[in-house]
Amino acid sequence: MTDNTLTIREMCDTYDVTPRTLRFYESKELLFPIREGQKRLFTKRDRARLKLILRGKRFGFSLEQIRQLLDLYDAGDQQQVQLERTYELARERLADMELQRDELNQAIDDLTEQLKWGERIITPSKQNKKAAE
Amino acid sequence: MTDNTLTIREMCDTYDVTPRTLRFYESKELLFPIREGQKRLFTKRDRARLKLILRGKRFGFSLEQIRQLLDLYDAGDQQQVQLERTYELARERLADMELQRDELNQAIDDLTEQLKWGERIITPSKQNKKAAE
DNA sequence: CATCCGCTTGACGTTTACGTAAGCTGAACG
DNA sequence: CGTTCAGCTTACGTAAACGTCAAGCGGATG
Repeated sequence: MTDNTLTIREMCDTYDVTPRTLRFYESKELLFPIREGQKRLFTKRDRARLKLILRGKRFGFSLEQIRQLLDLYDAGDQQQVQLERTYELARERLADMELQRDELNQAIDDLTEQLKWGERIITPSKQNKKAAE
Repeated sequence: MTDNTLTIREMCDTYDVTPRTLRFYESKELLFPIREGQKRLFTKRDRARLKLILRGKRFGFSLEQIRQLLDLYDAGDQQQVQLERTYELARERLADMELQRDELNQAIDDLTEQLKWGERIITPSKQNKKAAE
């Protein structure tokens, strides 16, 4: 029981995912729970990987990209070249995200302006402004 | 011919989208090209809307969300009630966007940290860090 | 023993945003 | 006139990331 592995349900509760999701990730070779008979037991490694998966998703990586990153990460003592490649990818992604954030801020400002504009139309009781075009 | 409308192909070339995409957007009521016989003619309004659509997509909005925003942008001579409803939607969208921006910022910070971390592993020429755990 | 519980493996369903192919039409070209 | 070209409609296909059954299994419980 205290052997440091978690059942699928415990995983779900801990990380707020569904069983289906965990099985799906296993089928995609993102996780490798061991089997005790039929049942899956998720090790510490699986938990670490799941955390990375979930974070990766927040970053906007696809599961396939995440798998590749995990593989590289896993091969910790591999070629520097590959590691560098990994960080290169990550930096590209980061640049993307920053760009996206800036555009998003712009859009937020735009929309905020629109809303101010709209309130001037709405609040005066029943003013019609048909002549617009 | 210089009547200020574009054919579907001209639209595609100008905005780098496929005909399928434009027809799709029309079917989703994002664009309203006029018909000359069978053919679609895209007006200035359609072009403005398309620009907004493409921008919205870069922000990560769904087409449905974009449609709602577009409705807001040109809700001209509508009823107050509907207008208020529209602005309500817009404010919800805005809240969504701000949330999204915050999450994005969080992710950016996280990833930035990760990258710092990674550089310490990469840059020292061939240092193995197997003893980490 | 019957039943329930948690878990398992298929396998089909869902959504979004189009791609792609089939078959038709009207205008234009040689 | 035949063909090409651009465009049209209809409709099935696709990828990602799971959701949602259906059916079955081993263990615990009353």
